[in-house]
Amino acid sequence: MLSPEKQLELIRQGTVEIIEEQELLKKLKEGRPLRVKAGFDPTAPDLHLGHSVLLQKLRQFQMLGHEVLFVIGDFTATIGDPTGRSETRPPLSREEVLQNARTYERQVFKVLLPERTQVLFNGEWLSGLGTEGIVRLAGQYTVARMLEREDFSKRFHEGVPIYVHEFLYPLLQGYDSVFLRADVELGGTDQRFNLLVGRDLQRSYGQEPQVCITLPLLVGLDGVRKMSKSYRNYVGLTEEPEQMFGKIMSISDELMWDYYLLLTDYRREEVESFKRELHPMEAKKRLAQYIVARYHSEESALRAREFFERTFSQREFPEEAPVIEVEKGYRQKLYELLFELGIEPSKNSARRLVEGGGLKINGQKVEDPFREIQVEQELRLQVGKKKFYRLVPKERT
RNA sequence: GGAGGGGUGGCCGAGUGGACAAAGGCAGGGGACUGUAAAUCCCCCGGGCUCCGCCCUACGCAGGUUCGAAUCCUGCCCCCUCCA
Repeated sequence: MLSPEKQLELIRQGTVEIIEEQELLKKLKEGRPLRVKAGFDPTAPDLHLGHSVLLQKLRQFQMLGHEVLFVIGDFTATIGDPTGRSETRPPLSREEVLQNARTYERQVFKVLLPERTQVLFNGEWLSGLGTEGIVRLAGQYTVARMLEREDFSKRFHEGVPIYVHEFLYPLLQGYDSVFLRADVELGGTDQRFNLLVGRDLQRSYGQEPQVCITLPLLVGLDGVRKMSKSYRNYVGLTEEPEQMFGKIMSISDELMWDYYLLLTDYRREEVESFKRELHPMEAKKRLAQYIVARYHSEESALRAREFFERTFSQREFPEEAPVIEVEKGYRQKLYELLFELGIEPSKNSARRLVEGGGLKINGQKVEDPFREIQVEQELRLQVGKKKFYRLVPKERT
């Protein structure tokens, strides 16, 4: 095990804030595996690179010999964290939560070490709390302190309603820390308040307060908003290598450096040198390859890169394009064909696509949607910039 | 309990009797440019019809008034604000 000072140095990298660093050092000096907690809402079943920032930090703790408590907020999800989003989320059903949780587990272990991870559902202890328990819990915190939370105070002053149950969310999440006797809790910067409530509650329950560590939020592919499924600006951890690679290549050069810092283990100085010495495109390819390798394998990362270079840099038709079999001699107007084969969602959109010049057949742009096409031999379709299909005729039997 | 404001396309948001499949913005798709970058520019963006035109479905829900309604009336549902 590394020395506590050395560990602290590593942990500090890439964090926004550690509350309190001295306490963390003290805990590290005890020389035991620390209980590091992080909570996940089981609302969105797909984990993406945004979540991975947190997962990586957790993994780092594991590598340093500590234990991760991965808390799935099945109970708290039924309340819905009021953070940020102004809308109240619809409560999830029991089955949805469990199913999401299962997909979580699958994805999480692409990063975390299973032998040092406990996956826990907070419904296990929270649902047994009872009215009495909740009242007692609520008695540990004051309204004034709740209003310290930016989101609450803002709404309070603007006259936007705050529902009483919203106060319960931070309390219950904080109670998780009490119940689990967490030493450290990690979360995005948007979780700061909730983490701190956990810290305070532990104190009122006579425990040593947890250290709270906040991590930066990853900006999504659009370069503006935080990465989130609902903004459709995310890269899912389970996406195909080629797709992952392509998505990362589409981010802006500027954003690329943030990704380097948040998603790779390169150190700041190394990233700075890439910035100076590498062509931005090369740097981006390296980043994409690195990330794909992490969630798939070195080989598939390399293949994804080669695919990208062939298809987009040299504009070759990818051999591995999906094959669509049609009966030999199949004859149809172009826009009908695109619709019938499920390539476009409606005939109108197929027509627009072709009229807009978005279709190539065997490398040739075809702009007349009414043109009839007969499939006698393989046709190679390029739809838009990124979609490729091979139409393969099948002999009638 | 009282007073008032509102529900419009994936989202935000105009529109208060015909010119409305509904301004504008965002998101999305396509094209040009390129490093499939980003930025920028152009086009498209409910569905269907060979489509410079026509048809269907749409402005919370259900009816009604009108030649004609997102717009007016009635009822219902939902949301919000303020006062008490």
